[in-house]
Amino acid sequence: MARKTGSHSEITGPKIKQAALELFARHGFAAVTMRQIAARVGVQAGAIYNYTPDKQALLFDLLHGHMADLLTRWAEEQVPHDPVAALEHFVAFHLDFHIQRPELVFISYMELRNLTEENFKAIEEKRSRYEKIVYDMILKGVLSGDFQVPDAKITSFALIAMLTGVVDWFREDGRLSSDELTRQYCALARQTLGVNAPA
Amino acid sequence: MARKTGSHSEITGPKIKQAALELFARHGFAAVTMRQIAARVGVQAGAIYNYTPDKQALLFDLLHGHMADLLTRWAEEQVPHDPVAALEHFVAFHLDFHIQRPELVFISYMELRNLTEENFKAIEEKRSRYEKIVYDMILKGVLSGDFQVPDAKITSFALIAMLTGVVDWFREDGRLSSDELTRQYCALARQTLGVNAPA
DNA sequence: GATTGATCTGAACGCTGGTTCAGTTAATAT
DNA sequence: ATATTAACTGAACCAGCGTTCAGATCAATC
Repeated sequence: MARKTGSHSEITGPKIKQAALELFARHGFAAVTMRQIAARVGVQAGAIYNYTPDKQALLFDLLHGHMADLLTRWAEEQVPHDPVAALEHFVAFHLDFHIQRPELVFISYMELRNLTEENFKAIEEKRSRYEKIVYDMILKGVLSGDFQVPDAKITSFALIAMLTGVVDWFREDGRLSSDELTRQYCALARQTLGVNAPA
Repeated sequence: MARKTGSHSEITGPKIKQAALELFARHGFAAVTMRQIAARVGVQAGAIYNYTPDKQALLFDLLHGHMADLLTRWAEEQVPHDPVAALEHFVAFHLDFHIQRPELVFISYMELRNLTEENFKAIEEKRSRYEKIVYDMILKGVLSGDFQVPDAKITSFALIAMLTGVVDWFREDGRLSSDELTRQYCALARQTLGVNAPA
């Protein structure tokens, strides 16, 4: 065997993923060509096929990696037992994770329909797992009396939408720091969940 | 002149728009071909060009019509002066309008990047107008002391995201009626806006 | 310095895309 | 009947698509 140290494969592979991510996010999966991705990496289109079986796999790997990452990270978090503290912990985690990867968040919502049915199901399964985490968290707070909401399921959807929507407008160099953002959304989430609401 | 009564143009035109809408929503603008649209209408691809100059215009007309419709409808509403009543009126309006046209809502968010720069700006301008309406409504309630929020701008984004996110899961034939949905979200919105919150 | 094999090029393949247009069809008006 | 013309067909144009592959390249090994 030859070409181990200094091999390009450990460089070109990630570069392809990164280029695909940026282009998919900007123009959409279907509108991006393999030649555009290759050009951004500084390589010919054929070379991409040393790293991925086809264009579909390129998309799936990005989405699947993103969801797997999300679940893994959350599993590593030390979540407080108190429902209100847990909520704030979740808000901080969710915001932090998502604003650090706006492009992945974008295509994870956008490009689901460009996945084959099999690949789609794999992503959906992970997404459901995450939604269930939020639902369970809210339900726990409702049962303990810390939260007052009209409907735990709806509220879980509303909370996720509200938080994830941040990537549409938040910019690291904007008028708001990410710390400030988290503080604001913690307060907003408490209100939405009816913490301290009149019985 | 001939061909006035019984002309197909008044039928084929709308059918093309409808077919394009459904296909764009399902597969994405870039993934849909003019031949697919034509087939759904029962016509050859070339015939579409009697009704639209090109594929881009087909998309723009859908998005622009949607936003124009949204603004026109809201302008026709009789909005109460009381901030809390106005909020509930807005929640009901926004939910009703959006769950009646899930496909348009979907592509209006999704396909913005497939617009030319000029067309994009036209849509963005209308979107900003709508966001300003919400912002002004919240600000008014904050100033009157009816609402308690960490930040009026952020809250306006959060409220819109929370409400619009409904189209991702709401189904007319689901466990929740649209009336019930509105009631739940009115309650949720009141909490989010800090109505009756401790000073 | 010859060998090896991972990495990449460059050209080609078959196919499909948006768009055009000369010609056909058929509903109205005269 | 005939003339008129909106509406549509069907075929073609060519650029560009994803993908393949024989051969070139070259760093690591012996």
